[in-house]
Amino acid sequence: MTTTRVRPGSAEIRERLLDAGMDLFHTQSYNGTGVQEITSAAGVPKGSFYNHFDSKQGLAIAALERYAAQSPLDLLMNPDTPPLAAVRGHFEELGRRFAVSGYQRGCMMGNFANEVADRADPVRVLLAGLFDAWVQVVADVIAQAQQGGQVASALPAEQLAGMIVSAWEGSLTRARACGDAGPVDTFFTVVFDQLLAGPSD
Amino acid sequence: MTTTRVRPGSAEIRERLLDAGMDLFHTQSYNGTGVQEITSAAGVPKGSFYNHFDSKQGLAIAALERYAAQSPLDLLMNPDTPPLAAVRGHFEELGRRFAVSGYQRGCMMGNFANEVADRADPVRVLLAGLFDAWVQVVADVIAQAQQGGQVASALPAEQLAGMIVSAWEGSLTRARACGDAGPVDTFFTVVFDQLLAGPSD
Amino acid sequence: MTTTRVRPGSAEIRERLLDAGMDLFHTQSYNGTGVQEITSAAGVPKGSFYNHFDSKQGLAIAALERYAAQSPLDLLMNPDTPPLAAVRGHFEELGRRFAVSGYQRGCMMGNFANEVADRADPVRVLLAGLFDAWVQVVADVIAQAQQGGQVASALPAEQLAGMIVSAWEGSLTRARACGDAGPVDTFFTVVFDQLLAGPSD
Amino acid sequence: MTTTRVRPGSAEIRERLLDAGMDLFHTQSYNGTGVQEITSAAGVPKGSFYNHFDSKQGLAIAALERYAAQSPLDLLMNPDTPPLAAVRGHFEELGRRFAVSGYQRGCMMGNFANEVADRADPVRVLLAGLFDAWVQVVADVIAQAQQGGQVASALPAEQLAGMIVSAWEGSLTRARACGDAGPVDTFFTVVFDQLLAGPSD
DNA sequence: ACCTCCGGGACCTCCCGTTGGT
DNA sequence: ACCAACGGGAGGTCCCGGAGGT
Repeated sequence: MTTTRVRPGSAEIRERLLDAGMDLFHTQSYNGTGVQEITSAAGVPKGSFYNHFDSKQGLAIAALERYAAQSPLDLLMNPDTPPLAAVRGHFEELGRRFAVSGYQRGCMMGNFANEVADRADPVRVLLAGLFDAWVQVVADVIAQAQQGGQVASALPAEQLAGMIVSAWEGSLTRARACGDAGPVDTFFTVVFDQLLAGPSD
Repeated sequence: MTTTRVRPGSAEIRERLLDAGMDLFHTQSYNGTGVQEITSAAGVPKGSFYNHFDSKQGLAIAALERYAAQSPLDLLMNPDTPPLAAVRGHFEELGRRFAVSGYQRGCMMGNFANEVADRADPVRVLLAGLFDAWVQVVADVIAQAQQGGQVASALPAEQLAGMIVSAWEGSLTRARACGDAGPVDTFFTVVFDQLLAGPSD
Repeated sequence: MTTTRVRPGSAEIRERLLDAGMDLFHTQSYNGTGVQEITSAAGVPKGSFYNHFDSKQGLAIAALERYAAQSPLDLLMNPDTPPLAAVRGHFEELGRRFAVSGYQRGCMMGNFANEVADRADPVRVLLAGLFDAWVQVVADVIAQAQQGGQVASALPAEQLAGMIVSAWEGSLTRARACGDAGPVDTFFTVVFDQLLAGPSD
Repeated sequence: MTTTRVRPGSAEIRERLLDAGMDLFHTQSYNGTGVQEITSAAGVPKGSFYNHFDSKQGLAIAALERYAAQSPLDLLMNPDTPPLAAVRGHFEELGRRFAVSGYQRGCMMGNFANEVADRADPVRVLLAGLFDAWVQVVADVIAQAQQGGQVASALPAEQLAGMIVSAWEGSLTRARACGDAGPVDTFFTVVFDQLLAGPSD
């Protein structure tokens, strides 16, 4: 039986570049990572980069889109999970992903947000949309929890969600700076023991 | 007789370089800013840079130290201000500083935290200390408020402070991405209406 | 039943490439124009280029041949036109073609002559022949005028023709540099009021 | 005694780059010559190029300026030479310079004029001025000859001068294409036996 | 015949840190 | 102390021609 493996080039090289780019942008930074570094991490000749992406920025956008697509939003929207458990599950899953690298990486979206100076940059536009969408999904689940009477706070769900997403971003930033899980642990404690605490707490 | 006017070089040039560096690292990013760009923004011959700083990283450390020194911690530690008002005043002053640029800048500490890959990097070490110190000061003031019975939450003050600082960082990141004050407004609402709400609320 | 419509590829694609190449080589330059630029101007997949031409140089040769073939030599050789009128008509028609672009283009032959360094280059060989042929045709018509007694000058027709063609090339070069028709106007005045002036002038 | 030779760098490297650039732009073309090629012809490290010129275009401008400055205009303006002899001397000197390379080079000004597409390009602006100035000087000398009664033609000196400069440009272009002196010889014959012929010819 | 993808090499430009004469 | 000049190396991008499956 012959293998069904496609021609080595084609989509596979693009994939390797995307993987390498995500890894490097994530660990280092956008401006701190060169195209050459990406191609050599991907084991791809440098000249091939532009067969697959328009530019380094094009790779950044693809990386960001994939990053967002890989976010465990399914845990958040699963109808079989109680709303608060869904929120906790979502962030715990995220937390696990960052823990494995010893908090050497921050959130890729946060990384990019802090590196792109030009307001009209396509990356910035994309980021704004990704953040909004994320907050919105979190807000929906929190609203369910509020309707179910599981959350004491009467603040609008959008605000609670916005605060939580911001705090998550900042926790990762701080965890990265100090190299330990402290800020992330604090995030969970404060969010679930106070912000989203139930009526009888 | 010697004139008392300082030699134009010496300390003044260093100062101009530091100002320019702070501005550019802040607005753009560390990796996205070149030494040349800094010297020419400072109106200083490019070759002079290394008379005043060991390296670009040396400037980064100096910029970060000054940034932290300029933080309105005095508003936080003023014994004449009630503790909750002090916390609010501190962050409102920070907020004003970012608002003037239309949220084109993030917190410089957050910027650096996301750009420095190497765990042993002196910048990273410095950052960890700066964040810890900040959280500690905020925690002290919150502890006072708790002792004064102005805060309902029984969570340790360190945790509340950590959450607040994280949330502040993340709010700026998100505000930068979307270009408006929304996330920062949310920060204030949630922090003061819920996290640090008084017993009768 | 087979459709009579030509396959979109084949000769038509070659034609589009040739058109685009002529336009770009003409307006920009040979070395300043990339194969990619040509294919994308032609609306043809980039990889298809080499199905139709051996190399960029191959296209250059084809473009030059077509350029020469499109020269209004018919105006020059028309037996129904008096010789001097034929010469004037020929250059006036050329002048019109350059005027429409505001003298943004030079003579393609001149362009190539100035860009090809290697003496043995096929393009150079082709150019020498094209220039010679052109001069020869002009010389023939001038010789007729001389035989008809319409030209006072006793200089050999080949020399007058060579001078005229040279002057034409140089006029276009200068018109391009200064962006107006001045040098071309001067060409007509001097050529027809002096070089090819009649006996009684 | 110690040599007065300056530090090897400084102006000397700039000079070597300028020489190499003039040679290569002249022989090949602007677009066909790379910065790398220039630095390696000059025996200068590649990274040093931008210490001496803002850009490749900056070198082009410097090269053009020097080229124009090296033109034997002194032969044209020498008050001790009869005007027609001065014109002849000027172009003969130019002719000698091109003959030594076997007409492998065209006039550098003509080269650039045919390669620069953008009308607002600083190179184009410079070229227009250089051509105008050259024509003007030639016209002045021809006017003197006309006043001295040495030229039969009553055409304005500016027109004769423009025609001559154009014809010179074109002659070099054609000489380059065919690799021999024919077009240049023709130039001299026609210009001095007819265009600038004396009254009794 | 077609054309997607390939890829070594070169494009122009700028990087950051250093050297060495003033 | 100053700073013009230095320079190896890399920045992101594009070059031209070819390989090879459809």
